Amino acid sequence: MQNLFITSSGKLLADWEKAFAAAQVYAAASPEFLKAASKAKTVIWLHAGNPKHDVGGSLRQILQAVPQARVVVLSNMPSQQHAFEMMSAGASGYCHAYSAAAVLKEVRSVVQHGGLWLGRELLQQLINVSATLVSNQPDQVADALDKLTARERDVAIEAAKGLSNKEIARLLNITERTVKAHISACFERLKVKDRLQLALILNDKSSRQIN
Amino acid sequence: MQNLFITSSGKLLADWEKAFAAAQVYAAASPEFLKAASKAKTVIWLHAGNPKHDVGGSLRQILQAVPQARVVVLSNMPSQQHAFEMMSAGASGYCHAYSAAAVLKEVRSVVQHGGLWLGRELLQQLINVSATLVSNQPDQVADALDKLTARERDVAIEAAKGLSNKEIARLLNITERTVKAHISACFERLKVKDRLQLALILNDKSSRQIN
DNA sequence: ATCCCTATTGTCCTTCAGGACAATGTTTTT
DNA sequence: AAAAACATTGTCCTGAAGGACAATAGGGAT
Repeated sequence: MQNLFITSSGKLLADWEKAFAAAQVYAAASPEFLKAASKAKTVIWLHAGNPKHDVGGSLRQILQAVPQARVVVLSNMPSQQHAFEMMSAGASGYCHAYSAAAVLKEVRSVVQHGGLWLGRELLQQLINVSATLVSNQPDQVADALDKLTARERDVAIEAAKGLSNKEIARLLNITERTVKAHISACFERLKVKDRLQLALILNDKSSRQIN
Repeated sequence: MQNLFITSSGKLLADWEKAFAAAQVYAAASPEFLKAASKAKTVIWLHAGNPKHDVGGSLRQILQAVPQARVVVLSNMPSQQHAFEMMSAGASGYCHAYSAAAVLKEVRSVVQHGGLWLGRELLQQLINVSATLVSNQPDQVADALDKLTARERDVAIEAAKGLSNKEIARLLNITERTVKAHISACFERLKVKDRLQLALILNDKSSRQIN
């Protein structure tokens, strides 16, 4: 059971070293590295630090040489799109390069047992976005609105346009407190956490993903 | 550090007991259970065995009483949609009720440290679905992003996904104050009044108008 | 060398969002 | 008739958003 790091600097970050004191470091996926990588129960940590570095290329090279390799991509600037590119390409994990040692140990534990790892925030984003996508309803907006009472619908539509609670109260001739009550009810019914997500759903934008 | 199970049968499955020998079992989210659940570092295992059982209701009840509770849903018949419902509703984990003891220990380890857990197959499905969502940005979005500096773009994209300033600060390794500065700059450049309108633009939803 | 832009950060402040707990009255459903 | 759902509203509270005023430092353009 060993940990191999690939980072262009050839040096381990403090938390990497703290997590895996006996880890080996390589500057590239050299033949020497690939030989070491082919040993059983090896976790490979692939540093995506330099934006010009073709991490995807390195990942493919590693997986071609060692198909069952467990590769965790460590990104200096994690993004949802990059995470999916890496995971789709066969990485077993994706997390922040500056993750604490305890987190890295957790990641190692999960992936060496065959699991997949995404950081909490990326996973939460994925869950938030996908929760509305899994439904097979053709018209998501209509379906969402159907879940609301008439008054909730009125309030939700105005909120989705960007109006404040005060503005909606004036428009609908009710108090701000009533607006808040309906808004909160909409959050519960549509399973969204705030008015921004509500707005995205009702403007039919949650189906398109930002990278 | 304790493990509490809620299962209508009142009995632990073999692997549950094997994983957590000292676990306590409850047939429902009784006041007695809620008192035990409020202790620090408790992991709650909520069995979704009986299809008629309102697991979502139990989950909400638990989280209402103990907001920081770590709840893992154990489903006899896991499904993608149910997984997202549960995770969106605030569960920290979702896995098969018949998972091996070693897996359950892994789950416990991840969630008690604040992480989220989805089983490998569900996660893989999620990754597969989401990877297809990555697409070329519509022109309007590209135009808007072109008006921003690189850092503003980074911040704007995360804000448009619904992240809070604090979350963006953690993600990009900058302070919340810096995030606010970039956000405000984005508002000025794109001539929007708040992050909701920013989100609509960057999710390409402002082109479709609610009437 | 100087200026401008960008990035980052601090302190302080007001307003708003969202939620908790509570309540009354009307309409619809059982 | 009774129960449930819906609509409305109040008081109180915390946390977040957004902005004002201020500052330093690095890099690129002039």
